[in-house]
Amino acid sequence: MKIKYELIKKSNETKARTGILHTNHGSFKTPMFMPVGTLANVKTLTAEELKAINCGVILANTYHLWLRPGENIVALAGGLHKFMNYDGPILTDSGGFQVFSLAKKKDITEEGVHFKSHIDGSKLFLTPELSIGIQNKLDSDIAMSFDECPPFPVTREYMTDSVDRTLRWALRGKNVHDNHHQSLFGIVQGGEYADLRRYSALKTVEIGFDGYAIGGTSVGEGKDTMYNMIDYAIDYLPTSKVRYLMGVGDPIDIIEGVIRGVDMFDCVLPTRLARHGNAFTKKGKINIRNAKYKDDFEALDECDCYTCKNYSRAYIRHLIICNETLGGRLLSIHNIRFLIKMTEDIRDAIASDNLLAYKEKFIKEYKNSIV
RNA sequence: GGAGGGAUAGCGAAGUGGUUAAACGCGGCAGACUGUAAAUCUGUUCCUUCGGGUUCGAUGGUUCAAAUCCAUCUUCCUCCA
Repeated sequence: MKIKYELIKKSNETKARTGILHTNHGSFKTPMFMPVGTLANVKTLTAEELKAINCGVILANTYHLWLRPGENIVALAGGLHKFMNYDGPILTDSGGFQVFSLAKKKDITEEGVHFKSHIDGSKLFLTPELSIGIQNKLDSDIAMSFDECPPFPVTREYMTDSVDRTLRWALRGKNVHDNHHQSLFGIVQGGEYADLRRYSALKTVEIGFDGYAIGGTSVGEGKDTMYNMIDYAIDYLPTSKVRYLMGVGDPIDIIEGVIRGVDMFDCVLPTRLARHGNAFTKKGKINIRNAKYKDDFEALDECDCYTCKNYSRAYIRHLIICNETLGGRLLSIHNIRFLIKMTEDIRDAIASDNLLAYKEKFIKEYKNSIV
């Protein structure tokens, strides 16, 4: 069975909407935030802990799992869900972003991308067919098209070629996609160019996918530019399909994305910040390493997560300062829960047509407070 | 009692006449992080009214110039009695 997006309610004050995405591994409400679990694990967390956080779907990575342990091992295990002991929905990213982020020397051709392994420097060649083939074997619920994620900024000429190439790659991927219970998403590119975003959206929809992503975001373009990137494309995506903004996870960006009509987000931010000693709180992001938390025995935030119910700032600070793994774990649990809870509140706000008021209140508290 | 080796910024440790307010590491204090080559990276860490001031166990000396050379003292470590 392919996924099915069920639209529940459209906001009457913004482009936001609530919905439910039905998958073979359960349904989840949207808007939703997806924690990133690149190597078939959300760093430091177990499947049980992710469940307890109430996260609806997680993301894993094609490129990384291709290299280690290899898609055949995952297939032998019975697919990604069994391999990693996670029975909820899983989305796999195509590896397009890895070509952008870790290959300093890459050769992008019509056929695919030549680049070097980040592990041993060996020569690799990734194509749309290969990426989709790997994802078929990984057996995630949602596969992503293999796209080119250009850096920012890039000339209009380059972006024009890139958008067309990504479209051809999307079609090639769709043509070889062979997993009847895995869905496939197309990715809209086009950088900061309004007409190219529109074109990319229209053409991607023309090919036809089970859901649509907006990519090429969060590559250093700045917030306003990123919001524009959404605006330029979103109206050309069908309301009957789910929309996913790739790589975005700053709390305020999530609200701005939802207001613009986005249903799904993913980001390494909550887990990476956690391992680096930072916590999201309603009153802004805090760095738990700061000396002022030395004897602060309060919870991180007013929050229902395991961490906040059981541990103090002073204790977590101590763990982080001492480089104890538990510190990063506890902060990861909290940070993910913070974003998941945020999407729960956002859904409620959409349901009661209070999203703009929610946004105003959230931003006011988040930005203007000194914790 | 004798012989030898040390004493450098919060700690460890380079430096052995000028380019040294003094490498580097740790610790401390802050910052960054947006489809994870990130439990990583960056800045800062004697005082300052930012002009400068005071440092390398202590005191005295040699020199234009000393953490660096000399003398004495204090103190620590190792070995021999």
